[in-house]
Parts: sequence; C-alpha cells; structure tokens
Amino acid sequence: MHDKATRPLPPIAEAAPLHAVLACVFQVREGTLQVLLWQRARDPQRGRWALPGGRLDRREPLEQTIRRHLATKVDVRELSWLEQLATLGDPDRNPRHWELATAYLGLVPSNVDPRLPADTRWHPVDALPPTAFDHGTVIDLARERLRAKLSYTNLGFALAPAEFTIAELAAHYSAALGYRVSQTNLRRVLERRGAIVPTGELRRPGREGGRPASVWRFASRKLAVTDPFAVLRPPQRPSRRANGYRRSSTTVDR
Amino acid sequence: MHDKATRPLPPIAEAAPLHAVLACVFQVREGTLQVLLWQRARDPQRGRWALPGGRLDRREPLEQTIRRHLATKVDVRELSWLEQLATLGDPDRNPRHWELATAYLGLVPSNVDPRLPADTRWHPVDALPPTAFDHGTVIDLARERLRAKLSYTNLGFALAPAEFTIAELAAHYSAALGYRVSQTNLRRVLERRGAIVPTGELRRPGREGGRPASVWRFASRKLAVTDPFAVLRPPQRPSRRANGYRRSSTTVDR
DNA sequence: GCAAAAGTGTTGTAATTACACCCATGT
DNA sequence: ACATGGGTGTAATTACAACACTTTTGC
Repeated sequence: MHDKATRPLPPIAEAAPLHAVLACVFQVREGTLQVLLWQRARDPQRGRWALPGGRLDRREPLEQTIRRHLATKVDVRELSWLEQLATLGDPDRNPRHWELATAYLGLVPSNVDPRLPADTRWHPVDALPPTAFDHGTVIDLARERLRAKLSYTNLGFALAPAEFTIAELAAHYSAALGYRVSQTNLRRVLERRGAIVPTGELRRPGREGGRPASVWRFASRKLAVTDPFAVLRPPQRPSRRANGYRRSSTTVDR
Repeated sequence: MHDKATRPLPPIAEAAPLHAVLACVFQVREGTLQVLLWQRARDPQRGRWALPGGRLDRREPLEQTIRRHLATKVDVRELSWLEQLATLGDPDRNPRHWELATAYLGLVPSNVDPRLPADTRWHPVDALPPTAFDHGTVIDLARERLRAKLSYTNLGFALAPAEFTIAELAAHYSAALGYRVSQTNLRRVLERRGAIVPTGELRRPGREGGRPASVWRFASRKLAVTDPFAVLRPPQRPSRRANGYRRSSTTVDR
C-alpha cells in the first residue's frame, strides 16, 4: 500500500494545507481558571501569546500528536482530560501560508505544577494578554465546552485532585464556571448522581477552627454523562416571582 | 506576505496531509431518518457507500468548501443546518495516502427533494449498507449530535418544513430520536420554551375525519439554546417506583 | 351516532435552589 | 464562649411524563 510513496505526487498542492494541532489547556490555579500560553518570539505576531501545539506527524493519530507536543514543548504530561474541539480552516487565518489547525481542550488537575519553559505562562482567562491568530476564538470555544460538560457530566474529576473537600471542589467549579457555586447544592447534585463518594476521612480544620470537612473523591475518573440534561445553572436571582417560566434562551448564530 | 510562495517549501511533507471535507446529511423521509450516501465505483473500497465531500480549496473557508461539494456533486443546496462535527486523522484511515477529513453534520428539511445523481441515494440510518473508511463512525457521531441538540435547542426547525401540525412535527422528532415522542408533551415543551408559535391556520382533516389540526411554525429558524439543560428524555417505562432517583449514567470512554 | 384525530386538564413526581438552622473544632 | 467553617433539614419552584378526558371533524 505504500508503493505509491515513491511516485511524484499529483497536482494537488491546493488540497494539501499545512496542518497544526493546538491545545487550550486549562488549570484552576489560585482560585481562577487559567490557560497555558506561549509568547511568540518571532514574526508573524511576535510578542503575542499563542496556544501550544505543533505540526502533525504522519505516524501518529491526531490526539497522540497534541499529547507529544504538550509533553515535549511545555512539559505538560499529566492531562486529566483531552478532547477535540474544532478545526479552523479560514484561508487567511495564518498570513504566511495556508494552514489548518485542529484544536483540543485539555485539562490539568489543580494539584500538579508542570515545569514550564521560560516563554510559557499560565494566564487567568479573564485577563488574557493579546492572543495570536485565531487562538482567542479557540479559548472561548474551550471555555464554553468546559462549562457545558461540567454541568451534565462528572468532568469535575479532571479539575480537582484525587481527594478534596466539598469546599475545595466548589471553588474549582466556581472558577471554571465563572459564578459562585454553593457547596451545599453542589454536594447534593454530585452525590445524588453518584459522581462523588466520601472516603471516610476528615480534613483537619485550619488555623481558624471550624468543623472538620469530610474528604471525597470522584467515583470514576472517566467521563460519564451523569445527567443527559443537566444542571448547576447560575443563580437566577432577579424576580423569582412573575408567571415566569422565562428561562433564558441564548441565540447562537450557526 | 506571499513573497515566500516562490521559495521551495521546507521539508515538511510529513506535516502536510491531504485534507478532505465530508458531510453526514440527514433528512426525515418516509417517517425515518435517512443519510445521503454515495456508492464508490472504484477502489479502494469499491462498492461501499461513502459520505459525500471532497478536497479543500485554498481560497475557501472549510464550511464553504463542504457546501460547494454538496451543491455540485449531489445537488444539495438547501441545507437548513450545517455544523462541524470532528476531524479524523488516524494515519491509516485511508489505505492509499495520508488524508485527514473534517466531517460536518448537515440537515435538509423534509419538504425538499434534491435531484440526486445515479450513484447517490438516501439510506435509513437503521439499515445502512456497508460504509467506506471511517464513515460509519461519522454517522454515529452525527446521530448523537443531532439527538442531543434536538433536546436542548430549537433545531427541529431544520428537520421540518416551515409550517407543520404538531402531529407532523412529532413524527419528525420520533424519526430523528429513534423513540416515540408524544404530541401532547412535545407541544407543551416547545410552546413553553417559545420555540414554536401557532400561525392561526387550521389544516383540513383527511379522509378519515378527525379534528382539524392547527398549523405551527418555529419562532426562529436560527439555532437557539432553548433549554441549556434539556428534555425529551425517552419514556422511562420500567418501574417508576423505587426510591429511584436512578437516572441512567452513560459512560463515555474519552 | 361513531370512529378518528387533535387538543386540554390534571395528577404525580424528580430535580433543584434557597435558606434557616445545627454541629464540630480552635483559640 | 464564641467565632469559624462544615453540614443537614426543608420549603418553594420548576419542568416534566402520563393519562384521562373533551372537542371537532368525516362518514
């Protein structure tokens, strides 16, 4: 089947763009959701911040390629989640040459801290520096996907350490969702769905005292759709009154 | 910026696979969900049925490319929905050469009937012929995506004609979801969400008589997330009893 | 009047938020 | 004892599924 490899390629240059893989890697750090970005040292877009990634290799599946680039270029080896997001193919997304990019969403649990190269840094998603190419779009896409999956799956396992208290877990969810998540309700939702289970241990209270928190873990560290149709909606403060089954309806234009 | 185009390319052949776009186009016909497939006349995979598509063109965005191929190759011009699904990049997905494919989900409303070329045909999704390459996977992905979006968005607009009765609409939903959808409840769900509105007209009853049905249309023909966390779950016949907040939990392995 | 198809009323229940309250610990 | 967090009880709310029942038509 490889016998054709020696023959000259047919005139399909127009059909063979360069192809890159990118990853939007999130981690909850210091109470906020942060993305791993890398500052371009050269034109085009010198000085702007880009998502890590690299070119394809014919010998690998796409997912393995992005894993390899993350491991070798930014020393991220412990992804707790990796999922394909989209492929971007706008003809002029890269001013230099025709290049497609397949973007991934990656998650790193909050208790690991990869050793990063000098040009690479975590940035809070709410205070991003100028981003390169269409990478800002990718980050938005990734946030949206993460938000959705936290609601209807057990994906929280990929943000948190193996063991945690409910207060800690709620802080992770709050950071990722962008709004305050009540410990009380988070616990009940995840427990009812069987997503989290108590280990039986208790965490020692801190300096200030307080009742010792019980320690939990996720029942499984594989993605499970715990609720085909989910929850953890943002608090709907204003006017609970009114005949109002007025649930917000977001318009998406494609 | 194009001045480099004349210089010889660096040795990145390994980074430049061929790239195709494919579409899994669904339509509800004769009460079932059907996919548009095309029978291969040549090896590899001669005789097997493939999703329509073609190569990229440097001058177009990806979405425009798949639209062009659908219009010119299978005469499908009236897509009511088109959405990117995934990019497949397994090194040996095509035995002949290294080729990636970006797959789309397309929908055609049930009241149009494109004139198809001889080698192209609609196939009920529950009785597919042998499919080519990894196209079976794409069809599965597409069904799943359609199913999900019908639940939490107004995507039904893309399956049905502009105007319809509730009975007709329920038939479309049933075909796409694969289980019986009650007219009564479908109506209430979509009406409560503001997704459908009555036109005021009535449809004449058929031969057999019966009360005339009122005619409805979708309030908008753009995608709207009507319920961030949705509904239309399949009927849960067995044992409604039991302390049972035992809602099914599907495990997804990646 | 009777069958057929459409539409309404009503009940039961799951899932969830909000919030008041109780508990265990350190100082 | 009291401040500080953690945890529980519970009412209010919403969104549904199910199903019995009513309405409007053709024959």
